[in-house]
Amino acid sequence: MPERYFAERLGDLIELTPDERVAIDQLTERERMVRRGQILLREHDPVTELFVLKSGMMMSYVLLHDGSRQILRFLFPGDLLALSALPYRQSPETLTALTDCTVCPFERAAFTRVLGEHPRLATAVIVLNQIERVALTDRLAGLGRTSAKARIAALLLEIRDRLARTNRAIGKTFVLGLTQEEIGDATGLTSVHVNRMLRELEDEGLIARDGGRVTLLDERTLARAAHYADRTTKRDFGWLAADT
Amino acid sequence: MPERYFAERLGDLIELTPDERVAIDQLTERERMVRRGQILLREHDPVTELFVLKSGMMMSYVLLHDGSRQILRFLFPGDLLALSALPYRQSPETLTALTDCTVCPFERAAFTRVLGEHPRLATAVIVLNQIERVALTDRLAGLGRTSAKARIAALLLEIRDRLARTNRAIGKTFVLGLTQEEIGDATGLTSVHVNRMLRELEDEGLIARDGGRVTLLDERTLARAAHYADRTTKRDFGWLAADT
DNA sequence: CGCAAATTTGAACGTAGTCAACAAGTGTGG
DNA sequence: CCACACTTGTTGACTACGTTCAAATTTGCG
Repeated sequence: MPERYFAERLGDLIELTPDERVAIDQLTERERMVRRGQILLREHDPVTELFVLKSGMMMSYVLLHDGSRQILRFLFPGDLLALSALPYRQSPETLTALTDCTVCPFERAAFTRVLGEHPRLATAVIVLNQIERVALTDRLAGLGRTSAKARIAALLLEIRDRLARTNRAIGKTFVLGLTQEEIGDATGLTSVHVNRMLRELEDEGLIARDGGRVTLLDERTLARAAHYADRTTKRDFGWLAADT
Repeated sequence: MPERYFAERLGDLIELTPDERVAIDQLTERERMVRRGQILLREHDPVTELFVLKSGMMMSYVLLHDGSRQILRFLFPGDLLALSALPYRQSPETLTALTDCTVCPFERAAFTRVLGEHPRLATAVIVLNQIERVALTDRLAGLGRTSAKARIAALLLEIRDRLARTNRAIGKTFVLGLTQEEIGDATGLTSVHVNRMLRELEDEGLIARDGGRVTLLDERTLARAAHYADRTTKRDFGWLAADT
């Protein structure tokens, strides 16, 4: 029951009024299952629906002309899906389920109507967008300026941190839920090289692996290797709430 | 006078009412010069002010621990600056002027107040965020999955297109206004390799260079080499306005 | 004009990619 | 319940794209 989805995410930013709470609940009242491996939305498909991810893990990616894939983002409960479809006729990216998922679909017009009626929610969505934007620029800097090993270390830390946000049981050990090819498509590497780097991280005693389970043995060193910039502890929404 | 700044950018999305127009004008009534090379906002500095870029060209970048730099974005008239500072105590990125610039500074609380009073503007800002987000993910895919030459071709096309949006005089020839080191910091390459790739593009007859001026001789081939995904022609805001 | 910054080129090096073969899982149908 | 097919993971040998280091040349500016 403590799946932290959209309302809870917004609730991190501002204290929701009962009215706002109701509006969000109505918006997200419908539910839909998406099976592992299933595509929720395909690149270039027309979109008029948005979603909130309620449970499970998804990813978004684009395909380049030569068939190679770049994974843009991993998605976790509470994330808004397909927002980037707002300004475009066609989706710029594909959304796929990495595990069985539940999503809450709603019309984009319903979304903008709720934002129009509840301006504080609109501001909160803008703030959430910015958090996501910074996550994207951190990855951009990683791809542009760090080594293969650093990118993989960063990915391990990022996934663990995001899993831990919805599942307090997760500590140093977790199930990645990604193939090495997917890790490569996220980090701009080949699966072969991902394999070598994972092995090196293991040989150096920074991680342990067992099937799909990963254990972070030395987070300090791992974070340094990843050039990991911790953003979560430097957030500040107090000034937003004070605005009420 | 036809500097297309913030109000005009929003005006692309929705027909602004006189009220909305006044609110934006009041928000951006102050002006400030930023000289070429000057830093408007430094990474880790506390921020309470946002800006609209009114004239000139700026860039945002982050520095990694080893001193290397990743340029995240080039900024043109009408762009909102320092928005990413909304959720954080400290700026996650540095803003620098590439040419002499004018910016309109305002308090972030004033910004959220205007959005609260004019919900349609808030929605428009969300839509602008998404356009920027897609631009970022396109660059992410470029860094992760394309060759050095492709990234440079993409950068040339992108800068030209953005310059052309505020300056109708710009066609195939334009002043890049970037050093080769800056091109490298934007594309994740070294300045040495940037130089070689520019030379190759020139030898292949795709571009011509003369001092800081670049001419695109074969845009078709260049766009193909860049894996360039044209987003501008596929935008669709009609449904937004219809909502009024 | 003179100096510092930016560009250009060459040679050697190294990180990551490619190709290939094999092993280990994983799921499916007979 | 096992056999077979298919996906995923692992390792080695070779290749290549982009980096590093260095030095010469050009450009721009005070």
